[in-house]
Amino acid sequence: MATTQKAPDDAGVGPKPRGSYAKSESTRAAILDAALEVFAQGGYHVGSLREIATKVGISEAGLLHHFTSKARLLEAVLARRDQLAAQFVPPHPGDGVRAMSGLIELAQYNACVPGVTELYCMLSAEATAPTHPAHAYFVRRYEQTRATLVEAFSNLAARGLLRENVTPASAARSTIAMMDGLQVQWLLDRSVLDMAEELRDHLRSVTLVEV
Amino acid sequence: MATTQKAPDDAGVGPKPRGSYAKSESTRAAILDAALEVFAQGGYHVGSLREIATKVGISEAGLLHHFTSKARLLEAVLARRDQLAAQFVPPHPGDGVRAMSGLIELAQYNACVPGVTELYCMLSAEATAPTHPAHAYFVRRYEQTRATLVEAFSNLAARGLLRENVTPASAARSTIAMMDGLQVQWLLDRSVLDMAEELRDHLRSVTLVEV
DNA sequence: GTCTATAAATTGATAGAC
DNA sequence: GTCTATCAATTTATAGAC
Repeated sequence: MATTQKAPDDAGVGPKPRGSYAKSESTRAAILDAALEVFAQGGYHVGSLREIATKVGISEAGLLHHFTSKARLLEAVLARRDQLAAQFVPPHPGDGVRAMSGLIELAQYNACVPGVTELYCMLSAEATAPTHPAHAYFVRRYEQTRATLVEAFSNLAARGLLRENVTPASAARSTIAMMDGLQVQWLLDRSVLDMAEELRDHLRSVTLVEV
Repeated sequence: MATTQKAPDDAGVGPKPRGSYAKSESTRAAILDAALEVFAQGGYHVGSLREIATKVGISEAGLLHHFTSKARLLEAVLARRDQLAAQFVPPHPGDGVRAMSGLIELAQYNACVPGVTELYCMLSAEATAPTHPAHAYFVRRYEQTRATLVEAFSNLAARGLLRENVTPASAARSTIAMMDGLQVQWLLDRSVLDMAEELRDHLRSVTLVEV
């Protein structure tokens, strides 16, 4: 966050950003916020640029000045959120136990931001279609997530903390599936289950870690 | 299937259906087939009546003669598939072990009809939005499915076939979540996992049944 | 950087002839 | 039951003024 404006050919010593840069950056941020909110309810195809622009308080043309197309806007929304997710479970978790805690914290966080959770749940289903603008992104993202979790569970395996008949690969697949599936049920009826609690149960059935 | 035409005020003795009825019925079936296919790729909102009508070989107006609106058409598609799903796991499974086998068979069947699987995966995510025409349907459907599985797992519990720290309710929730989540990963990359095999693993980690 | 105006396409649905 | 013709609304995106 903060002032992340990029001053070209300026080694970061410029004390005051040129007005236009600062304005542009804050507008972009506002657009991303609104886009996330709009895409989250109804999905990518239903959410319209008009709705997003209105929410920000600018025109559609004004919006498209910052993001050249709707698909690009979606990409930006997704990329921005990935940054945040990595704070819970880093791409290369050295400590498997710590990674388990991170997963639970992520589930707890997701329950606090239903909008983001809805966005991802809906988009990962939409993006199942090969023609969807975010298809490649989600295929890659799931590969990466699986790789990250395989690393975490491998660490546990090396410490004898994986239950028998459970491999790092199978644990990674099933854990991701569980998180995704819990979201659907939770989004349809939030009183029916506690995502973090349910994930904890799953991790206990797969590992010997006290989560 | 077969000739299910309803003959009003006719106690079912009419041996031959009036031509118009038979035609209407077969057209409806063709529309439902096409609709499932179209909705399956891209979801409900992206699929258009035009595309469905073209696939059937009739005009949009002709299509809307049979289903008065797009939302009604979707309802019909969903209702028709539920009939089929009940053949794998009946609403009131007396035998819990048999229900487990039914679940695995259902997963195997799903892998054989990717179109239907895509449809449900995408729609259950879309329908998360309260404004979606199928929202109420999916809320109800998940309630019913959970109730059915609670019955099945309760039967297992009574026979001492549930692992410790597993309740019928928690097993029902986690099993549904696992099936849903596996579908997402499988649809994004079908070589990455075997849904039935993965489900089998899960059921083994929850019950003592040889599945 | 933001606007107005507009293009160009697609959508779900209706009216009325046959 | 099916068609043609048409409507009214929305959509993303562009052009060009300020």
